[in-house]
This record gives sequence, structure tokens and C-alpha cells, in this order.
Amino acid sequence: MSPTIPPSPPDGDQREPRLSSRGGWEAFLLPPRLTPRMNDQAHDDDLDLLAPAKGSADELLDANAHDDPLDPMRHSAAHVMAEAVLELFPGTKLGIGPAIDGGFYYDFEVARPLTPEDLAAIEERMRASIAADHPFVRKEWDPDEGRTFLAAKGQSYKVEILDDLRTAAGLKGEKPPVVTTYQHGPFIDLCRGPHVPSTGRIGPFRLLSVAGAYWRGREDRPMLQRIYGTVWSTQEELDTYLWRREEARKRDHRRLGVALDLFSFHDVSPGSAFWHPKGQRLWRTLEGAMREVQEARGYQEISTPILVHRKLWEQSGHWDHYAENMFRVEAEGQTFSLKPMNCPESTYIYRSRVRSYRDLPLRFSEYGRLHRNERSGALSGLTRVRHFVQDDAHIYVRPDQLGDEIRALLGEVSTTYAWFGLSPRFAFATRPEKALGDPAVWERAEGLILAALRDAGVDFVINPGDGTFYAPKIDIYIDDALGRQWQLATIQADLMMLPERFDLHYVDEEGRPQRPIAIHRAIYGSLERFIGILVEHFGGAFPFWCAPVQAVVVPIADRHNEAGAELAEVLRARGIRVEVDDSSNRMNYKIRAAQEQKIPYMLVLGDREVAARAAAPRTRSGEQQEPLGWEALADRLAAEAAARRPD
RNA sequence: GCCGACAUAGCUCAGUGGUAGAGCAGCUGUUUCGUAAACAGCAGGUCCUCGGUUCAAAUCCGAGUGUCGGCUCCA
Repeated sequence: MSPTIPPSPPDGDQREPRLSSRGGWEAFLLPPRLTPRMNDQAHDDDLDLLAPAKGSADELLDANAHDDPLDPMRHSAAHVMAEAVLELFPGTKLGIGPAIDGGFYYDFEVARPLTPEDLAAIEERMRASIAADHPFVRKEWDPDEGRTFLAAKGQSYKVEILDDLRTAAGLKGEKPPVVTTYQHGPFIDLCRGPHVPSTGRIGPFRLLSVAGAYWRGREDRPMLQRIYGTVWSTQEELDTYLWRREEARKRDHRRLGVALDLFSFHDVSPGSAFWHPKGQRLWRTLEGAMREVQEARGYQEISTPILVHRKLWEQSGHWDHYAENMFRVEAEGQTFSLKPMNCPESTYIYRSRVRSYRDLPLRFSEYGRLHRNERSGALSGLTRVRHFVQDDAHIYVRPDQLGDEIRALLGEVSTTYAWFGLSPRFAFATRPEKALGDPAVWERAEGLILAALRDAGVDFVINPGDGTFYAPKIDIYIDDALGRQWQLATIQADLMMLPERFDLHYVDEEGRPQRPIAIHRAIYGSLERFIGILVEHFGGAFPFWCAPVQAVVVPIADRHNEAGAELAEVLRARGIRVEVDDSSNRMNYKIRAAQEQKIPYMLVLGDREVAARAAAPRTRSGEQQEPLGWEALADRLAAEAAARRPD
């Protein structure tokens, strides 16, 4: 990271900064985000998008949820904020104001839209309330009285919440619930608590942003104004939190993508990246490494059309379930669509000849360009795009081969993630209530997947009922250097979607047609999204093996430029991605420039080195190494690249 | 899609109705330098687009486009 960052952040948080193996400062772990954002997109989810919108991540992540001891204080801060907003904007209706990781929010219906400028005034009122040290007073209400009270105050959303609580209790045959309010100073709110004893216990805070949020997250309900804030028990913790936010901002892939000249976005194609030469080099390196694994495992790469007639999508079910996400193209009175997934087309290749039981498993990989019409408001850098490429594959197996194949795929995951130092976490999602096909087939497939997971010796969570309607699946998550969770890989054992809808079969030993199982798998997921995650995980300092520029030759003076070019040729001949900085700048400047580009090695060439046909390597962590002969250097770098170590 | 904010040089950003600015990057020249910024000069603009108000618009108003923060971590 840039040296302008303070070498150590304020104390007060148990998560200390650590010097990474690459020598740069790792950002602190952000408070773990325990539930995925609604917008988190699993490009790799394949046919899952035909399934109901509820993602699988919730349960996996909920399993790790915990109650933060700061929650009562955070929730109390939300009340104090609501007090301030009510004072400044009389007539405001309150939505909900929960504690969240690292802070709190409150949703309001205000007469005029709130702007970031309002936050300072709200903060000021909050400080006054905290200074007044109002006690929080709990009061129990008879539900009817409580309802009357809230209705009289015009708090219709609170009334709705109360009514829902009563309805829920009624459905369960329970008595109407006791309703509680909490009051501090002039402010009283329907609330189940708990709170801190008084407002003076609320620690240092900061209001962060204002945003729109639908009431109860439903688009058919009113849009409320949400204010996010953060609050901690000490100033040091608050400073640390804000420092971390700033760190995260600095390694935002959208920012680094420009700074490192990897990619850009333009309004002529929203949601689709333009890949610059360095970004494309990174891409090809990642893709090449994956292809190597696939070739070793007997995959066969295919390529299918991007523009496909609607009748295919009618057959696959996309036209009914996914149409609004597909880009339509009209030509000569016919309707086509840009493909949002590769899978249906791979069946055409499967069916292009009669398949024998001896042909299976058939592993078709495809790096197809996919387009999905994401809503404009959902687009975000490389993580939420309209055009992307997956390291996709469809593997057709006999039922008796499923277990071995899954086991092998888990091996692919650990091989691949080790290149980046990422630790995969696994979640096994089983048959949902509404599922296609024979429950006995499901059970058998689930048993095989479970056995494969156990054989692989990995820890995993089971999410009962969380599979797609056509497939039990394994979803694979990673935590990045900022402590954020991402779903990357998915392995789905499709028992009926492709096999049934496209009427796939193979001929068994007795000459009878049988249904294969189709495994959908993607390990990076979408290359776009994976690269975005890598940029942020490494803060742009990519592992040597995949760095777009692996080394820069730094001639000390112009008279060393010629030798520099020769050295570069020697290294290029060995496949090293190397550049020569033959500008007229001073060496210090060249080194600084290379540091800022996070280039793993700077190879310094002065009189001594040129005389010895050597170069003095300097790593981006600042380590100066002994000069090394050109050939020895080339050997070493080539070996390092081949090793694909995550540093 | 919806709510809000933002859009000025390649990048980061100043500029509140009256001559379009800085730093970095770029180019040219001088410097030939030993591990994170040599010096000087030059060049660089559809102030996102379209329309409106005004004697006058980067600035005010409207529409469009794009980007950013969000859109149940549930009283």
C-alpha cells in the first residue's frame, strides 16, 4: 500500500494490522459482514437464477452470526438519531432502526428528502441528547392501548409492525404479545430493546450516509430515507473503523482498475468492462491456469453461439422464468437473445451423436460471453455487470460416477484457490420443498455428494432445502483480505433440468437409453467478478505468477538502457512479463513508479551489473537482493511463476 | 427499476452568474543520477448531453445519460 498511510492505525481494536508476506500493509479486517447484500451476485449460479430469489448464502452465514455486545448501544444510538430527526423534521414517520454490524440505521419517512448536508445538523442534536444523559425507560403496554398510542402519534409504520406481531401470535394460537416502548428524554419508540441505561452511555459515533430504502424491502411499498451511522465504545475504535473504511476505499477495484490500467467502463456500454492490455494479460493468465487444470482432467473446450433463437430459451424454460434479464435482438422478423448462460447450448453438442456409457464423463468447458440485463441501479464495477465470462463447464456423468466426479471437482477448487491463498468454505444445499423429479433420485444424489464432501475432508455446512429446484449443490465461499465473504464457485448436480428438458441420454451396457446427470461447475465464477475480488484482496499487488507486469528493468542511467533491453529479451524468452523503464528519470523515480504499479520485481542495472551481465532485484516489499546473473535470474523467475504461489 | 448525491484536463480535485484553474501524468530541453518524486518550459477543456432562464451560465431551472451510496442485519 502507499506509504502515506499511517504505519499503524489507532489502537483499540483486537484486529491488528499485519505485515503481509508481500510486505504491504494489509487493511484491517472489516467487521465481518454476516449476511450477504441483496445485491451480491453469484454469476456462477447458472440455472439457479430460475429458482426463487432467496439465496443460499443466508443460512450458511447465519450459522456464523453472533450477538455483538455493542448491539444495545448501537440500537440506542439509532433511537437518539430518530429523536434528532423528529426534532428537526416534525411529522416524520419512523420505520425501523436496528443495530447492524459496526453501527446502526434508521428508516424515516420525511417530508423532504434528506441530504448529506442534513447529517451534520442531526449529529449535533444527537450530541446534545447524549450530553443530557437521558435514561432509557422501558414501559409495557396492553396491545390495544399501545396501538392507540402509536396511531395517535401518527406512526403508521409502527402500527403496522404491531399489527403484524399480533397476527403472527394469533396464527400460532398464542396470546397477544406484550408490547414495549422505550423512552429517553422526549422520544418514545415502539421497541423490544434492550438498550443501554442512558444516552450518556453511547460512545463516539459518526453518521455515514443517507440512502433510499423500501419499507420492508418491498418495491411495492413506500421508499423511506435511511441514515446509516457507526458507533463504538471508544474514540480509538471509531477512528480505526473509519480508517478501515478509507483503506477499503483505496483498494476498491474500480479505483485500482484505473490506477493500474487494467480496465475501464464507459457509458456506451454500461455494465461491461473494457479490458486494457494489462487487464487482459491478467485475465489470460487466470484463464490459462484454469485451462491447464481442465486439460489435465480431460475437459474438452467448446464454444457456442452468443446470439440464439428464442425457441431454445423456450425449451430451456428461460423464456418463462428469466426473460426480463435477457437482451432480445430482432432480426428478419425472428426473435433472438444474447445468451445469459451456456448450459442449454452445450446439450446440442452432447446430442450431436449417440453417447455410450463408455463416453462418460464428458466434460465440456466453455468460456462463453454471457449477457444478463441487470437493472441499471444494480450495476457496480466488476462485481455486478451485464457482460461476463465464466470458467464454466458442464460435465455429463452416469449416476454411478457422480461421487467420484464431485470429489475431483472439490480437488480442483482447492488446487485453484491455493494459487491465491484463498481458503474455500463449503455449503451443501439439499432438496427444497418444491423440487423437480423423483425424491429417491434426489436422496441418492445427495448421499453421493455428502460422501464426496466427507471424503475430501473439508468442513462444510449443510443448508437443508436450499438446493435449486433441479439440483442439490455445493456453494463455495471465500473471505477476502478485508473480511468480506464472497461466493465464487458452485457445483450443481443437475438431475433433471438439462437431462429432462433436452432429453439427453446415453446407451448403457445393455443397449438401453439412460439419463445422464449434468454437473454445472464454475470455480472462479465470473472472471470479471473474480478479478474484481482479487484486485481488492491483494490491493492490486497480485501474486507474482499472475501479475500483469512481473518485473520492470530499471537502468540507472541512459548508458544502461541497451543492456536493459537485452535483459528484458532474456526474460521474455522465458515467458516473464517484463518491461524496461528507459525514461530519463532518476532511478528513485523509476522505483517509485514501479512501486505504485505494485510490480513484484524491480531489476536494477548499473555499471557493476552491466559489467557482470547481472541485475540487482528489488522486491515491491522493499527488499534489496544480491545481484544475480541474467540466466540465473530467468531460471529463478520462471520457476517462481510456475509454482503459482500466492505471493 | 426506485430514493438521494455526483459528473470540470488522461488521473485527483478547486472554481456560487462576468477572461476555465492546481497538483500529478504527458511532451520538449537540461540533468545521467545506486533503491519510493531532479530542474525548467510547453501543451492539454463539447466544464456529461440536449433544452430553458438571463445582457451574460461550468455556476440557476428542466429532461436525458452515466457513476456512486443504498433498497428488511427486521418493533
